[in-house]
Order: sequence, then C-alpha cells, then structure tokens
Amino acid sequence: MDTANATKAAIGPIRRETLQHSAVAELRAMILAGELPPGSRVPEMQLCEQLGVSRTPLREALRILASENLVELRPHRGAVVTPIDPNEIAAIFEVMEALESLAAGLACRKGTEAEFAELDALHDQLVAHFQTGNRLAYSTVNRRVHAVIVGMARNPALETTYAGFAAQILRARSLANYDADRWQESLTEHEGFMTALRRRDAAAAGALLAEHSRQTAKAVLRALRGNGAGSGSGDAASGAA
Amino acid sequence: MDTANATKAAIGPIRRETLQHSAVAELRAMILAGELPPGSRVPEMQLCEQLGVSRTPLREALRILASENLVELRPHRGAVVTPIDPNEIAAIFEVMEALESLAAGLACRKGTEAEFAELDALHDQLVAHFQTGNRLAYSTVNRRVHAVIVGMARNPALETTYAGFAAQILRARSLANYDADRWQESLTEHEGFMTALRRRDAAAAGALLAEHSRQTAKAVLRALRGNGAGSGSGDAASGAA
DNA sequence: AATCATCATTTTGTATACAATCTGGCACAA
DNA sequence: TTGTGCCAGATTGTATACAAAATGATGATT
Repeated sequence: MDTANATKAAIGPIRRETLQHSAVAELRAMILAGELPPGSRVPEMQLCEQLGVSRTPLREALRILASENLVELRPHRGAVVTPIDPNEIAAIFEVMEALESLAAGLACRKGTEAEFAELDALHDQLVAHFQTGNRLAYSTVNRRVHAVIVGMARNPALETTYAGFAAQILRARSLANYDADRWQESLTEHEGFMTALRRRDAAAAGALLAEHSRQTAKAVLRALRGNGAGSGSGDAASGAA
Repeated sequence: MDTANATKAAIGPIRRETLQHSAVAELRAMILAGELPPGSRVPEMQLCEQLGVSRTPLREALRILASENLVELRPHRGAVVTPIDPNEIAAIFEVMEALESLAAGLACRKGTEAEFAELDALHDQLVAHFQTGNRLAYSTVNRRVHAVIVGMARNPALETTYAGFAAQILRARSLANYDADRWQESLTEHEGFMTALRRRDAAAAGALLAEHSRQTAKAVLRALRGNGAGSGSGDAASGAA
C-alpha cells in the first residue's frame, strides 16, 4: 500500500488535515499571540465565520483548547480565554522548577553529542542577541534552549507537560513586560547551567536550572502583580516565588 | 470547590449536567475499570447506543479523553483506548517521582493540622487493611493518601497533572497484578515518609516519597514487562526505574 | 423609586443528515 | 498464481436544524 500512497502523494499531496485540527492550531496561535486577550469571551458563531468553519469542528477544537487550559468552558455560558491568574502562574512555576530540574538531569545522561552541540550553538545565538539588544530574538532562542533540554530527556510525558505549562507562562509574560535588569541576570544564569551541562554534571545542571526557573518566576510574578493585568482574585499568593 | 457547589446544590439541586460531561465521566470510568481494554477500538456509533447519546456529545467527550491520553484519535480512522506502553509508563513514573517529591515538600509547609490528622487516620486504615489482607481496600486508601498529600501542596497545576498521570498508572497496574512481596515493602515505605511528614520535615519527606515512587515504578514495570501485556515496542526502557 | 416576576433574545447543547475518507474484497490481467 | 485496479460497505468529518438554557430588558407591584 506504500506504493499506492506514494503514487498518489507524488501527484497531489492530498490535503489531509481535519478542519478541527487546523482550527485548534489557529485558535491556539491567536491566543498565544495575545490576539484573543485573556478573559475575553469567545462566542462560537463569531469564531465560525472568522475561521470559516461550522460549529461542530469549532466546538471540538474548543474542547481541546480547554484541556490545555487555554480556554475555560462554562456549561451553557460559553467559553472565555483563560484569564491569567498570578496565583495559577505561581503554581505553574513551582511545578516547572521541578520539571526543568528533572529535565536537566536526564538530559545530561541521555542527550546525544549532536544535541549538546546544538545547545552550544543556541547559547551562542543567545549571547549574540543579548549583545545586539534584540529582545524578541533572545526570548525566542531562550525558549528553544529550554525546549531542546527537555527534549534531550527522552521523556514524552515530561515533554508534553512542560509544553503546556510553557504556553501558560508565555501567555503570562506577553501581558507583562518584565524587568529589564532581569535580562542580564537571565543570561548569567544561562552561562551557569550551560557550563554544568557541558560537564554532563546532572546534579549541578538540575540545581542551576531550578534556580533559573525560580528567578524567572520571581521576575514574571513581580511584573504580573505590579502591572495588575491579571483578572484573578488574589489569595495566598505570597509564598510562591 | 465542594463548598461552592454545595451552596448552589443546597438551594436547588438542579441536576443539569450536560450529556457530554456525563459521557466523559462514564467513558473514563469504563476505561479505568478496564471495561474497555487498552488497544481496543472504540467505534462511535456503538458507544452512542451504549450510552444513549448521539454522536455530537460523544465525539466531544472523546476529544476530552484524548487530551487525557486515555484514548487515541487517528484522523478518519477512529479512536482506540490508548495502549499501555511500558516505556510511556516508565516515563510517567520519572515525572511522578519529581511531582511526589515536590508535593511532599510543599505539603509539609502548607498542609493544615486537620489534613495531617486525616493523613494519620488514612495511614491507620492502610495498616489495618494490610493486616486484614484486603488488597483492594489497601490500594484504594493508598491512592487516597497520595491524593491528600498532593492536595496539601495547594497547587492546582500540580494536582491536575498528578491526577492525569495517576490515572495512567492505575490503568497500567490493573492489567498487571504486580508482585506480592512488594506489598510489605510499600507499607514500610509509607511508614517512613509518614514519620517524616509528622515531623514536617520537607526535605526528608520529599526524598522518601520520591524513593517510594521509584520502588513502585520498578515493581509495576517489572510486572508489566514480565506479563508482556503491553503493546508498545521496546526502546530505551532500561534506565527508568 | 425600588424590587421582583415574566418574557424575548441570544447563545449553547444535542440530534440528525450529508459528504469525504478508509477498509476489505472481488474481478481482471499478466 | 500473483499483482493491480476498482468498487461496495462502513466509519469518520462536517454542516445544519432543532431544543434547552442563560442573559437582559420590560413592566407590574409594593
């Protein structure tokens, strides 16, 4: 059957993406880009004509996004883009700290030479973007560095969980441009755990990445709370960062 | 959340649960009970008449279960109950170890006296069930102990993530009755981390719960692989437990 | 004037009908 | 016999129509 498919595929790459799948991708992009701001209502019919699909695939897409915590579904009351609750973000960072530490340790033991080389290359880009002052490029490469480290852990469960939390944090960051001083600190911390990674020192790398995560959390949360951009109601928010 | 629901329910228990929601609950129960065995195909129409709902809510329910990794959806090819892949389970246990350790540490700092008392009571039940030889009751209480600890961490993100992984592990356990010797070991480990928890010793509790998780992983994976019940293809499975 | 009940509008939840795709088997030719 | 192309059945993806619930406004009553 490979030959049959190959023949057909060679002639025409049969468009084979379900509408719901592309709807999920598009909506997720919209939300992560801040196009649909946190807390905004998301009427189904409006999105239908916006995306050019009917309600059925759109609703299924919303269910998927709800499972990623990108939207909230209230029965009979519609969907809203999940508001950024500083307490939720603080909680996510608590878990992220553990995940990054785990990832770093596993990466030291399971990463390939090629991956370590890629990490080095990415880190060089990071330094370059810092010196150029290109903030957007820096944070893009920054995310990629962490993603590569997580990937090196050879753990799909970890990877999926990490990606979900990373998306939430990205959303939180986008609405609170955080401290400029933090930039220098961040790079210094990157230098630190990169050194540990180059030595394949699992314990040190884990500890340093955890510390990096903790400092990032502190900065993001300070920006979030200072900004007052969140829509959540504060509670036991103190002890988190 | 119980209190909020209780308030409304107290005035008028307007039993209005959407069909999709109850369909999710019922299907999830079926899957976790092993009624729908891992790997089995799940034709939509068959489930429709079995649950007495139409395809629309059922499909949305399947999407939700897919996001929990309880079913897999292949486009145009239907859904199957997610097969138990020992490598996947090993990966989940790796993450669980980190999560349990995190939870124990946080629980020591954030748990209330009432919760610690509840833990003690549950532990007593655990001992009783062990002495009685009631294995089913033991494992039920066992799960509850861990759930309470996780709940004491006051971290919704952690709680949700933990619950998802716990469900997967439960499924894996159900199809491989694991070692009887393990039972005694398990109880001993429970005694250990309970002692640490009573002292509110976050570091020790974290370490002991991580160790407990690691030992459980080893036993479950040995049973899984010995049984040959999984459908996955083996790879880099060795270093996990 | 304020409060409560009632109703119309709007939005979501569900069912069903139609279109596209996959699977398996059959006939036909080499 | 073996391989290929094609067709029929079954299953999924999508659209639309209908039912139920929530929201907001309107009017009556106190």
